[in-house]
Amino acid sequence: MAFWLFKSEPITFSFQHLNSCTDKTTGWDGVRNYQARNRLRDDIKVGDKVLFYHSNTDLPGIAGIAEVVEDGGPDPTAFDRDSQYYDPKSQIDAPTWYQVKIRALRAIEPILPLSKLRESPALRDMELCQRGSRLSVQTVSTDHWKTIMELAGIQSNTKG
DNA sequence: GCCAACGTTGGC
DNA sequence: GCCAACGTTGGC
Repeated sequence: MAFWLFKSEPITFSFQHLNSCTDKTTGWDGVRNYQARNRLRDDIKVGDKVLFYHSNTDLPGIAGIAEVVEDGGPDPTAFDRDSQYYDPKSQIDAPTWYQVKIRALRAIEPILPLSKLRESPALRDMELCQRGSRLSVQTVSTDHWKTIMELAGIQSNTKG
């Protein structure tokens, strides 16, 4: 079981959007970066836990916790001519882009802001806290996860 | 709005 | 394969 951090712009898709999906579940589609793609395709597995991060907004930070409910598979939006994520290079029998499916577990309210994460010495080497950290699918160590659960006031085990 | 950091593109 | 130009990300 591993931990991850997924970024999303809340104006596009917030944790509250995820919570209102059927079964609180959605395909994490639209990722168009090869390093992130590799993680979705190869590394992220059912049962892994995800920090849902709001980026490019007034108060960037961690807005909720989700779990992976389906391993990596083809991203259907890449095949959809009407989607903004359509990519004609991606073939059904040789997909370029992948998604996993996640389900919301619980919101973090109020949001745990990036500024608070930066104040924590234990999180200094977290990927999110590095300069120029733009990857939308990031790794989270067990220690960083525990620290974040404490900062969020959540009982620290893996139940969410 | 600014701008640093990073990824992608494309000429050569 | 190099690398300059360009586009995007995303905090501030």
